[in-house]
Amino acid sequence: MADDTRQRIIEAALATLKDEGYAGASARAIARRGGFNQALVFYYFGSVNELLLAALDATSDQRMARYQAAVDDVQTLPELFRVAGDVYREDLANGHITVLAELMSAPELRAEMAARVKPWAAFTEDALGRVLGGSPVAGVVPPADLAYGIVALYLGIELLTHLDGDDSRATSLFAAGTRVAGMLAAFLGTD
Amino acid sequence: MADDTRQRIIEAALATLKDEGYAGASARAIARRGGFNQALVFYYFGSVNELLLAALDATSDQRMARYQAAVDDVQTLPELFRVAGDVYREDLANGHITVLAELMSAPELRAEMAARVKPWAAFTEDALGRVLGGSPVAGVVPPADLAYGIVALYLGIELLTHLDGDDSRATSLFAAGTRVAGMLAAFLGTD
Amino acid sequence: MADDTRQRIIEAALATLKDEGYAGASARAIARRGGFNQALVFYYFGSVNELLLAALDATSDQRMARYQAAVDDVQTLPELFRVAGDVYREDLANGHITVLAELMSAPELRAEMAARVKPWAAFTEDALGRVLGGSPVAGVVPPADLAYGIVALYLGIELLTHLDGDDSRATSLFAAGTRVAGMLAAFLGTD
Amino acid sequence: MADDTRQRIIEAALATLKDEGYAGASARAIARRGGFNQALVFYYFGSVNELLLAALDATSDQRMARYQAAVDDVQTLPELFRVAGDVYREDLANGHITVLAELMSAPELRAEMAARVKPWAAFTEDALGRVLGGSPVAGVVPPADLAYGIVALYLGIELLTHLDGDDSRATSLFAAGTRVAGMLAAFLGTD
DNA sequence: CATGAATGAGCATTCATTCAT
DNA sequence: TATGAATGAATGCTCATTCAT
Repeated sequence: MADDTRQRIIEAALATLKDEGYAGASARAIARRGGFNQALVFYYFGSVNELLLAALDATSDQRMARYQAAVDDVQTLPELFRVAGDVYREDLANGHITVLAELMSAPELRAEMAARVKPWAAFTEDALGRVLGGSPVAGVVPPADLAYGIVALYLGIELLTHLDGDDSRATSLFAAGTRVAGMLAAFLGTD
Repeated sequence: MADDTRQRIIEAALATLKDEGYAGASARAIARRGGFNQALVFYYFGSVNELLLAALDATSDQRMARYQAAVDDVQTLPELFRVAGDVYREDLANGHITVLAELMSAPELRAEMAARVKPWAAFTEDALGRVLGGSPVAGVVPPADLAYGIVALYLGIELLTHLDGDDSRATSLFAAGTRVAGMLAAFLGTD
Repeated sequence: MADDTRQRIIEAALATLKDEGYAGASARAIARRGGFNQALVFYYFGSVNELLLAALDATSDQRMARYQAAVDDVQTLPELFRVAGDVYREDLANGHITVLAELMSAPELRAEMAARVKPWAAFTEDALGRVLGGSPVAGVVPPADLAYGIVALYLGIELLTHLDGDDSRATSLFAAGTRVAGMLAAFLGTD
Repeated sequence: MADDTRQRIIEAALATLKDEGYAGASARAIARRGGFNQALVFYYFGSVNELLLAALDATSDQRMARYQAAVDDVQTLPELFRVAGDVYREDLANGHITVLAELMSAPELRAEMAARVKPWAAFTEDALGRVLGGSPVAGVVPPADLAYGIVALYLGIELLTHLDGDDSRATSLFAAGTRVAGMLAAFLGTD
C-alpha cells in the first residue's frame, strides 16, 4: 500500500513534469494531478526535488532496461542505428527524455543530474564498442567522445521536437543515419 | 538613459538566467543582481517572460552576427568544422546557449522559442549548403535534416557541458569532427 | 478548529469591508485585522472575492432569518412599516447593508451580487403581498415594482446614512412612512 | 489647451469609473483609456482622488442644470414625477449616478461626498416645496425627510439597475409613481 | 505643458515545508 | 499511513506618486 502510494506520486510527478515543466512541478500541482494530499510528497520523499529525482530514476531504470534488451543481440552498426531509432521514438512519445531535459535545466539539481547522465554515456559507449569492435573508426573518433556526442544528440533532438511537437524531422534524421551507417559498414567491410 | 537601463536589465536577466535557470530568473532575483528596482522590469518589458525573450533576442542577434562573420569566407567542410567549433566554444563560455536551453524548458514559452530556433536551423542549412555544394552527401542526408541534427547536437552538448562545467569533451568531439570532415573531403576530392 | 478559523476570517472580512470599503478589503488588511496569516484567506476561500461573498452570505442568512421572524406575524401595513423600520435600524447599526452596498460597487462581482439581491426582492414582495392582500393598491402599483422600490430605498438610505454617520433622518423617514401607512390603511378600511 | 487636457482627463476618469468602478479607476487605467500620460493626472489634479471628485463635480454641475431646466416650469405633482422620471432615465443611461454611487463606496471620500450630496437633497426639497405648496402632505411627511427619501431612492435604483443592466423595472416604477401622484393630486384637489 | 523614468509599497496568489493529529 | 491546518517567504504585477527634463 505504501508502495502503491509512492508509485502514484511518482506517476503524478512525471505527468506534471512533462506538461508543466520543472518550474510548474510544485508539490501542489503534482498532488492536484494525482488526487492526493500534497503533504504526502514530503512524507514519502522529503522534498519536491527529491521526488522529482526519484521519478526520473524510476523511468530511467525502465528505459535503460528497454535499451539493454533492444541492443543486446545487435551485431552491426546499421542494425544498432535502426534499433536505437525505434526505442528513441518511444522515448520521445512517452516523454522520458523530456523529464531528463527538464531536470537538467534546474541549477540546484546539477550535481545529481550529472551523476544520472553518466550511465547513459557508459551504456552508449558500450553498445558502440560492441558494434565497432576492432574497426578503424575508433582510431579516428575516440569512442567516449562519440558516445558523448550521441547522448548530446538525443537530448538536443528531444528539446527540438518538444518545441513544436513534431517528430518527423527526428524520424527522418534517424533514417538518414541508418543509411550512412550502412554505407560506412559496407565501406569498412564489416556488415 | 532609458536605453542604458534597458541594457542593464537585459544583462542582469542574462546573468541570472545562466546562474539560476529559468525557474530562478524572477523579477526580484534579476533586479537584485542588477542593483535596480524590480518594478523596472515591468516598466520596460511588461512581464518577466517578455524580458527573458528580449534578452535572448539581444544575445542571439550578436551571436548570429558572429557566426555569419566566421563562416562567411569558409569554403571547405573541415574549415567549417574548425571555425564552427571555435565560435561554439565561445558560446559555451559566455553562456549564450545556456540561455537558449533554459528558455526552451519553459512550457509557456514554447511557441516563442520555436520561432527563435528556426533562424539557427536555416543558418546552419545555408552554411552546409555552401560547403557541401554539389557533393553526393546531400543525396544521402537531406541538408535540412543534417542542419536539424547539428542544431540538436549544439543544444545537447550545451546541456551536457553545463552539467559538469567541463568542455574538454566537447572540444575533443569537435576536433574529431574536424578530422572526419577532412577524411570525408579527401575521399570526395573536394578539399 | 477549521470552522473556528473560517469564522474568524469571515468576521475580519466583514469588519474590514465596513471600515475600509471594497477597495480596502485586501487579504492583507483582513488578515491584519483578524490577527491571522493572510495565506489562510486563500487556504479557506480560494480568493479574496470568494471570501467577501462568503462573508456577505453569512450575514445575509442571519439578517434574512431576523426579517422573517420579525415579519412573520405582522398583519397590517402600518405594523409592517414599524417592524421593518426597527429591523432596518439594526441593519444600519451593524453594517449589514454597508457590506451589501460595498460589494455592489465592484464590477467584477456584479453577476454574483445580482443573484444575491434577488432573494431580498422576493422576500419584500412576499411580505407586501401578505399585508396588502386584496387591497386596490396592487392594482395601482405592481407589487414587484413596489418591492423593487423598497429594496432600492433600503440601499439608498444606507448609502446616505453611511456618508454622514447619522441615522436620525432615516428614523424620521420611517416614522413618516408608518404614519402614511396608517392613513392609507384607514382610508382603505383595512386596519 | 490646458482646459482641453483637463477635459480629456475628466472624461477618461468618468468612463473608467463607470466601467471599472472605484477600485479600478487608477491613474494608469484612466490614462490608458484617455491615451495620455498618467503623470498628467497628478500635474492637473494633484491626486487620483481629487481627479475623481473633480470629474464628479463636472457631471454633477451639468446634471443639476439639466434638472433645474426640466423642473423649472413644472406646477403639479404628477408632472414633476413624469419630468423627473425622464431625466432620471437619462442619468441611468449616461452613468452619472453610477459615478456618484461608486465614489460613495470609498471610505476616504466620505466627507467630500457628503458635501456633494447635500445640494441634491436641497434641490429635491425645493422642487417638492414648489409643487406641494400648502398641501397637507407637508404636514404628514416633513419635506426634508421626503427629499432625503427620494434621493435615497434614486441612488438605490441606480445600484439595482446597474447590477443587471436592465432599467425596465425602474421605468415601470416611475410610471407607477406618476399614477399615484395623479391620484393623490386628484384627491387633494390640486391638479 | 508634458513626458518618461523611477521608486517603494502594496496587491492577489502560490510556494515548500512543518506539525499535530 | 495519511491528512488538514498553518506559516513565512516568495512569486508576478500594479499602485500612487515624484521628479528631472
